[in-house]
Amino acid sequence: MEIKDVLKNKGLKITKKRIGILKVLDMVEYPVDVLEIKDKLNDNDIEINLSTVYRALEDMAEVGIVNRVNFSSDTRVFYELNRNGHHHYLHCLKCKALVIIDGCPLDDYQEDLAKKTKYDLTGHNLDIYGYCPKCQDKK
Amino acid sequence: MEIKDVLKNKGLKITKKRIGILKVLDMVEYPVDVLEIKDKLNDNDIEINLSTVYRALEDMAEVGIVNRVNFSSDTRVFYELNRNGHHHYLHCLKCKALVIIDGCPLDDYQEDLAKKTKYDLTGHNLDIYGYCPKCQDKK
DNA sequence: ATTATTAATGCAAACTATTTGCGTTTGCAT
DNA sequence: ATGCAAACGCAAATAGTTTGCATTAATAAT
Repeated sequence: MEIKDVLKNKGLKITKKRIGILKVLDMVEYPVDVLEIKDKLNDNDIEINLSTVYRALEDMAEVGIVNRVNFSSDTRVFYELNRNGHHHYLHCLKCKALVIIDGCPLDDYQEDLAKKTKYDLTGHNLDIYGYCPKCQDKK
Repeated sequence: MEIKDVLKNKGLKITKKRIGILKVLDMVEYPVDVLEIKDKLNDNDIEINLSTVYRALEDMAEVGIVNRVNFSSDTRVFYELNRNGHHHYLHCLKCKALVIIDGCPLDDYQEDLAKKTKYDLTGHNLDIYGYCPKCQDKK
């Protein structure tokens, strides 16, 4: 089973809760917030405490199994599985619909910037927002 | 006095507190968080309640006098004066130093994306992070 | 397989940033 | 000068997240 290997390779213990969290993230294709993960696990009869979800995600983010995702219009932290291939999202300010933008427009730019500024740039966060076709009228 | 005109033009009442907030934002060249604004006003003998700062900034952001700025590594909301010319920041994860990046690498990109996706894109939030030259060793 | 060690978890409480309701004050049009 | 709506202060509420500590479970060593 490969989910277990991912954890083991990173030196994290294999627990039902962590496997559950990773399965949730694997099933949905969009970034999920902490409470939603807990609820989805509860729905599948896996009891888990909120702080456990927080801690597990933080630990797994630290070793690169999952990614934190921020949206400027939302104070919550979201997580997604770190599938290879970095990308960003487009989100609708009204209905919250998300669209994955494939390919990152900033890869080369960030490299140039690192050279120019002498910064060691480790990443960036981009989120583009507006109104989806359906919500454009009813603003 | 032009600060007053800015408020008046947007239909907001001219108050000492709002003028004070705008002066603080005008003096510093980087985005400031709400508590820091309150403290800076207090230092200048302007007593102001935190919730007033929150409300004033929200109101002024709504009419475009100031901009909200988010950094993915910080849960607080920051504000900056809306000087014309949109830009982004580079920030150091260790010492929190900020560098303004002039020119936005996404202007054309966002427009293309809007056409492709039929979204009405109203803006984006970009923040690039890493370690400044001084902090690179002592990670 | 059993045991010892250490990480993971649950629970309650703390914390940080922000928002809200409401009574009072102030700016500004008349 | 007066009246009305907007702005403000204060206290309490809320949302999201973090922490301390006792208990439980996973893994390594025996």
